[in-house]
Amino acid sequence: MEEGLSGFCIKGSHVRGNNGNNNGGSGTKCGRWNPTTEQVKVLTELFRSGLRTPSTDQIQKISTQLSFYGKIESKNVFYWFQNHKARERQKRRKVSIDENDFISRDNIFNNNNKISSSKRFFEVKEYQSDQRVIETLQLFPLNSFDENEQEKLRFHANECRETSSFPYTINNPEMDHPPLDLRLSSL
Amino acid sequence: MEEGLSGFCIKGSHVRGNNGNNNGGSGTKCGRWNPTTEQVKVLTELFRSGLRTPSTDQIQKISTQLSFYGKIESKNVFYWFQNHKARERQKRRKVSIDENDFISRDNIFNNNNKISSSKRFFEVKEYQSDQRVIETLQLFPLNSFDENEQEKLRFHANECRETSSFPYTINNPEMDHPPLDLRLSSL
DNA sequence: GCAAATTAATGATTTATTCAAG
DNA sequence: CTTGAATAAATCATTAATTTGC
Repeated sequence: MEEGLSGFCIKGSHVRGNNGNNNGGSGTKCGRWNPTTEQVKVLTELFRSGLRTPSTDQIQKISTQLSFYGKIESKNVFYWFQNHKARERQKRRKVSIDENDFISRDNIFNNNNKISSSKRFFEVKEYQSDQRVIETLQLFPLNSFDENEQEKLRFHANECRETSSFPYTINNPEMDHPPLDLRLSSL
Repeated sequence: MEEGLSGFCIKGSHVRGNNGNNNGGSGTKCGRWNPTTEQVKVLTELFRSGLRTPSTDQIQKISTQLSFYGKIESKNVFYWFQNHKARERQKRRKVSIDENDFISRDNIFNNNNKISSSKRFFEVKEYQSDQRVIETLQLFPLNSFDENEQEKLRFHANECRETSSFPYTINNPEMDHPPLDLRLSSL
């Protein structure tokens, strides 16, 4: 998919002139943006101040100002924030060994008692609210459910399947679904 | 706080149903549903497949099948979808509108901080040569172009040439410290 | 000390989502 | 149902660090 790269900068010419901290030495390698320490410093500061996804205008301004420290383009600013944001998140996930993603996703369970009208069928029997238990994280490999699990799932899905005729009952606005044949592997 | 090492289910009493499959193994938190990774995976997959508001029947089937992976009730499935749907939407909104907390602090923006950058300006992809079309997108959705396009925000445009319209050695020995004001409030 | 070789960072692209408008 | 907007995740690719043999 490199078609669009037609007019592309010829590689080579690694001038590495970028010692110290400025890049504008006029060496000008066209390879890719190489931020100066000042630029990085400012960008980092902005990020720390809360900026995450700067608007076009902001990018423009930032770029313009940072250009004082050396060559830079708006796209560089855009990419910098994208990457930085993503990598910070990634880093943080790493630290927590993650797997907490789904946990946090359901923390709000208590707050949502607004299911008032949605009482549907399952009477909320003693629903011990709160009692947030931050269990230590899983200890098994993160990707433990690649195929094995899917196999397993299929296996049991089959078992359960016959008991279900799955009548599309009312209240089914978006029933463009397979009969809940939870076998993802068959999708 | 948790750690009632001596099995402590506050209310419920059901012992962690999380059978051997996983989920912390010793979870035993009876407080609330703690989905196993397999459960989350399946639910997410269903969601991704388009399911948003499962019907009662669907919920039951899902619940039944997922119970293989651990304790789960229909209400959990119901809530999961409700929450997941809401949070996805919320996330989308958040990001779209801004996602940055700085707005709340300083909304000294010129005009719009909502545009969130429409086309993000550089999407420039030019296919040179014969049949290829030069798909140059707009560079700036908004007016403003005081300075000529020194930057122009062309994507791959920056030829390898010395694009440094900025030698850095600006004739201004005194200007060691450019008057940059990159505080968010000034963007 | 110095480059070639190797590794770690991180800039730049591509891909896959989600929601919502048409 | 289809398509557009707008990312975030995943990935690719190049540059800077560093290691290593002389």
